[in-house]
Amino acid sequence: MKDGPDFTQIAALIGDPARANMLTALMSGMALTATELAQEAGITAQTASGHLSKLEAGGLLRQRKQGRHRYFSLADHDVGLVLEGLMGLAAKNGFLRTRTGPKDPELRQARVCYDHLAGALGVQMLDYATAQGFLIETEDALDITQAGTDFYQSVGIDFQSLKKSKRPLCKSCLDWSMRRTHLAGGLGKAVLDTVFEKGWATRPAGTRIVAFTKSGEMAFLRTFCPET
Amino acid sequence: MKDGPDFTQIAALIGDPARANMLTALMSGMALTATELAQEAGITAQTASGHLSKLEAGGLLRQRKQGRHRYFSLADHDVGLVLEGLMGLAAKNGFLRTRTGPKDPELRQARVCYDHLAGALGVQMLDYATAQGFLIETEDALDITQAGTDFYQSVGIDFQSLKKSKRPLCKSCLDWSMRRTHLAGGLGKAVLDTVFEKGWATRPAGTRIVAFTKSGEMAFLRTFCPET
DNA sequence: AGAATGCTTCGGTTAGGATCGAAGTATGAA
DNA sequence: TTCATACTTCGATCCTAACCGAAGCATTCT
Repeated sequence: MKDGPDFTQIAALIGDPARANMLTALMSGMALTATELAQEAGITAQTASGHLSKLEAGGLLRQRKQGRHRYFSLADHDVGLVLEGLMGLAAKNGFLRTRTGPKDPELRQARVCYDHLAGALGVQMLDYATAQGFLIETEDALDITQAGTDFYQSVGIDFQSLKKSKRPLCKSCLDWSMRRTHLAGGLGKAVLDTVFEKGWATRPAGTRIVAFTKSGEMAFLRTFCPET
Repeated sequence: MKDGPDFTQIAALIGDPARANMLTALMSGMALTATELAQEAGITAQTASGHLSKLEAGGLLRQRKQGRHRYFSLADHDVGLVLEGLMGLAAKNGFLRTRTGPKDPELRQARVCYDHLAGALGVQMLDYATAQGFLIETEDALDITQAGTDFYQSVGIDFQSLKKSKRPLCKSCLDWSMRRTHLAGGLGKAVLDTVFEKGWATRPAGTRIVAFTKSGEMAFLRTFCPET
């Protein structure tokens, strides 16, 4: 390993296109598997494996084994902040910033994040749940209380099948556009499934938008954030 | 040029040891010549020249021609902030942070920055001067007013010889430890010269400390910040 | 003017590391 | 068990970019 100021090595990690693509993908806050990240970066799994080891050794990523998958996510919020800072510098110097297309507002409002609901509605739901004491957010975990279990069961979530899966029930997921967390994990997926089953929203092909109908959004809020 | 997220290129610029050494040297806020930066990075002038072009093209550095010298400094405060962020990440992950020796407090109080006074006393002096309307700080320049000229002449600064030099009379210099600016340029040098001539301070060999005596510090403040 | 200094451009060398193919381990599914 | 999937390790290739020597401008000093 070359010597030099310590932060150089961090910057060098970010400075490789393949690794930067991975980090960008993870900025959404969702945990991704090694294979997914490889696709995201346009490289083979072997190469990705090497990159991911380096990123983890450099303290930029956290890894969680889950069955035969390895889920990666940004190590902490500070990593995201530094990446944002770099993006800010890049934006200043004539590099085109991520252009805000016309569908951006919809993406901000509600979108699919892996398999759960992100965007303003997702954040609002988690805010409500923590305020009510249904969920408790700690440093790097999200736990459900008895009251929470009762509540979600009462609105039709099937905890029996959720518990069979080895997937964590609750996980918090950092929402980049809002810099806030929303609900992920098995419960997060179950909620999004409900949204589609009830016909509250549709999913336009080719996008990550969750297009709520007017009445669907009302029903969603009445169900998952009743006292708001 | 490789493609990839725009910020990748910025990170790659920082991720080279030689360039990182240059940036580290510039974190002190002082403008350095290409040759000085080459020495700082331990490379030849030719190589340094190439690096500096890239850093400037990437928007990380600003360049100012001055006679046959080329002075480089960080492009703006945001660059410094991003570098600090990277250093913070590095520090978290077991990399040793810049050790704070016992002489650190003295360095913070008053030190030589190239040829002028930096540290708390330097910052305080510029604060006073701008508050009194002696100096006017703009985006990337520092101008002296008539009142300022009168004031500094009244305390014994010789403007005749200063004007003969082609060196800019006033320059603001970013102070890293304080994230504030202090006075550089010909006037800044003249002030520091005065400090040593009057015997207000000595300069311990091998360090950048400006060691004021108790009475010297009083005299300095009485002279350059009389109403504080 | 000539000499010296500061910096840049050009050309050729070299080393680091990103990449992939092939083969090896681990976990889950049938 | 056998097969499939997810990921890692090993080995070899190849390409980028850092680097320096030499030579060429530009500025300043004498």
